[in-house]
Amino acid sequence: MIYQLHADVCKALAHAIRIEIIDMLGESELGFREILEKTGVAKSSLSQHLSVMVEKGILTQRKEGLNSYFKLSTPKVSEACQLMREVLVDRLEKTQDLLKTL
Amino acid sequence: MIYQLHADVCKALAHAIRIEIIDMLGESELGFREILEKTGVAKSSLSQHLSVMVEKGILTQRKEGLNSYFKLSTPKVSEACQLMREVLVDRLEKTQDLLKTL
DNA sequence: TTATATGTTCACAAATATATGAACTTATGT
DNA sequence: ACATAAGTTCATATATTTGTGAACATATAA
Repeated sequence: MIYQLHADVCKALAHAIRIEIIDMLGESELGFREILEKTGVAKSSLSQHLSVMVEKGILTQRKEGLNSYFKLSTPKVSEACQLMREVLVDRLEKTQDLLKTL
Repeated sequence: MIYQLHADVCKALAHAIRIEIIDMLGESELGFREILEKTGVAKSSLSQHLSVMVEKGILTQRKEGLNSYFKLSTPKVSEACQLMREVLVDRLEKTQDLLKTL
């Protein structure tokens, strides 16, 4: 079912660490080691997060010798993330405004 | 932390029924009853799904007498969903292409 | 060959999210 | 006041996701 597949893509974004990774990838490709250091999570945990995103088509993976490199599969991923961030900011601003009226 | 809040917005989209609801809302506002009939889920379940989306700023809710009406809080929600759908379609097309080469 | 470094996979415990039905609140009609 | 209809909330059973460390596979170096 299309809604389930669509939701699965959303799920692949729905974790703080994965959002952080998408943010740090931006335009560039990064190696596993570099992402590992920047995020500070356990390597097995990172490997699992990355593999979820690869499976769902968020990232593409390239292996070179012992090393793995990751990048966004398309700039649409960044764009979608940016829009969701704006939805968040709009909401935070609204509650901020509400507080001011008190 | 911003990544957690951002992820929470994504989580609010990360369910097949909620994607379906966002799709059916589009431009228009719909009543609880109408969404209930179109989705066919249990009313308590629907109420909970809707409230998650309202809490995270995806939807806005308007109450009128006994009835509740919902709409997207901003067109950005649709746009983000559309982008994620495109990420999905791109991936499906790629596996499709891969199959053709066999 | 042996050792080492890099990621991945696995098993499993803990944390979260989801579905369900009953109870509840509130507005409206009689 | 009483009954009814519309949603919401609650408790809880189930399912899914996540984090952890150990085991594993593989490429490179000594």
